[in-house]
Amino acid sequence: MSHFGRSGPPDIKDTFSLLVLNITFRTTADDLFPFFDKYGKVVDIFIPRDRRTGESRGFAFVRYKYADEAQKAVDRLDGRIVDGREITVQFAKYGPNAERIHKGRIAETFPRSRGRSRSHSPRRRYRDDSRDRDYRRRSRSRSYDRYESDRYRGRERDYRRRSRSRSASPDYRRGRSRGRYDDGRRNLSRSRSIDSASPTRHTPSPKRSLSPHVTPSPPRGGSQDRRSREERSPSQSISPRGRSAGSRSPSLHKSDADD
DNA sequence: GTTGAGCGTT
Repeated sequence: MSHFGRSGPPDIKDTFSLLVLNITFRTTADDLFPFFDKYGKVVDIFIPRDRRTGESRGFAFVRYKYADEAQKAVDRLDGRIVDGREITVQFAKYGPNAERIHKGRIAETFPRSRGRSRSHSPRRRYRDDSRDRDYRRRSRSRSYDRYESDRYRGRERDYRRRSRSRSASPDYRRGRSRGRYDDGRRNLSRSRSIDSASPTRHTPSPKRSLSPHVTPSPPRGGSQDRRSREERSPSQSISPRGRSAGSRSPSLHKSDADD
């Protein structure tokens, strides 16, 4: 998959995972490798991808062999511009080897004293609901069932946080953060919006009254019946086509145009 | 061709 060069978890015996956030959607593990490899021995790099589309989710996991190197990478790569985007590097909290890190000395010996205090308010996830529903519908594979139940516990935790995130809206931060850019872009957008904001052009056609095919005629209609038959039975389309012999609709168009 | 808070695979 999107691994560094292996299938599945390589060796989680003495590795420390780092969570890299804010990376571009096109950034791959190979792109992050040189950045992290420069500060230590990178064991593996994993980038979670979407199950449906298969695209990057915007974050990656970098596994280091030693904690000091990992910390160094966090301190050096956190906030760096990668692929035109400022990435956020921090120690992975939740994960298969989170226990090791938690009971280890990483969390205590290497506190995130970066002072960055980035987005510390988790709002919500984008998957779960849609994916969960998708899997529920096709719950014919028991293999996936096991997978689902595995992360079900994780979902419970998120569900609680989501409830209290009701007060805050993700739009608030975005609007303030992109104040400058939003201003310029919004102006442009609005200009075009106003330009094309003329849905009042209904152009009422008086011909509607004399339109024969618009009037609710009974199922025994003449022209309507013919057209319907044409679409219903393409095999018989040879009939009207032969009569047409030209290229456009004969009687119908003529009657309307001639008036 | 799109999006932008967050936590992971065989």
